[in-house]
Amino acid sequence: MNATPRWLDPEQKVAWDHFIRMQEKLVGRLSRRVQSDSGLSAADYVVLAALTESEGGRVRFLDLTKRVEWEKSRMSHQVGRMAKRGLVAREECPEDGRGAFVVATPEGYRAIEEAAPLHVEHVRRLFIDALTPEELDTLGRLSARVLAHMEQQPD
Amino acid sequence: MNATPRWLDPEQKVAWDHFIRMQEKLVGRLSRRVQSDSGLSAADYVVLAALTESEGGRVRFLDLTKRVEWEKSRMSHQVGRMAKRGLVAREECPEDGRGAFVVATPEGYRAIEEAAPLHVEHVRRLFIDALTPEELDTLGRLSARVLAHMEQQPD
DNA sequence: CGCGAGTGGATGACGTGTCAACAATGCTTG
DNA sequence: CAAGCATTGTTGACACGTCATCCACTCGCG
Repeated sequence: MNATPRWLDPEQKVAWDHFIRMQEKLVGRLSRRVQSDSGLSAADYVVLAALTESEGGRVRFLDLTKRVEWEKSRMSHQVGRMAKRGLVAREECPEDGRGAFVVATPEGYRAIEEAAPLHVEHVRRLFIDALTPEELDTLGRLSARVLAHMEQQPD
Repeated sequence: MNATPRWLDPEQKVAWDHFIRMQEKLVGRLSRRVQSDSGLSAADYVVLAALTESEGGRVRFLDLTKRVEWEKSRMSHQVGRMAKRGLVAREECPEDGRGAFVVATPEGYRAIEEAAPLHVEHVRRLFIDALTPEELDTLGRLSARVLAHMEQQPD
């Protein structure tokens, strides 16, 4: 169909494998942890964190999706489920008839205030503590580089 | 409930944020890409890759789960879905009445042989090309370090 | 031999993510 | 003011992952 593919050379493949496996295991463990510690899913945690970091725990729906870089449909489903459990509520927006606010309820605040310290502990234990401060800094900087690269790449 | 939490200091938080956002965006883009390029999900891809790298495209079920580090239930569901689409087949195991083999069908081979070069291209384009070879090597090495650290950590 | 423990794997329920389509409102222009 | 077009958000269908549970089979031991 097209030119012969350029496979990764061995060093590249090793680096890619390590990165992918690390990332998967880390994220997997963290989300199972936050779930069993607090009953919040990783998604719940992200949404509540974004809400409670904002004035009044109240954010316009689309702003929320941008803040966490989610698609609106994903957010809509998530907010729906969280509303059903009483963690957040939807409110109408006076100045735009289509619009909506999402608000963290007292339940929501309670839940994330309980979950956050545990979450930080696990991040520390599984990730931060694995590296020296310089290594951590390096990893952060390389991540930022990849991020920037992706942003100016189609797709 | 317990001692005051030790939050991440600013450098740590920045590094963590960059890493998490990068990883999420990268994995998200890659899996949407492989999906739209080839009709295979990321999960399909992983399973087919593991199968077709093995003698005869045939692997014992539990071996397969170990090779890709998945839980058996996840694999069972995945194999079920893939079997329904004709990408793999289940075969009984003569020497263990409980056992099962998973086999890549010709369809399965066709699918991954079509998908693989495109997948590699995207990995290259989004990730490898963002870094110099030394940086890539560093990132790989740091990932391996975190991985090793997690493995000797509870949970 | 028979019985209980462990192993290999499947299943159902449920929360999650994506895609495509839709509804409702706002905006802009003739 | 009316006709479109863009924006804001929801919905339904479906694939995916996890947890708990279950079943069939094997193996070891009395």
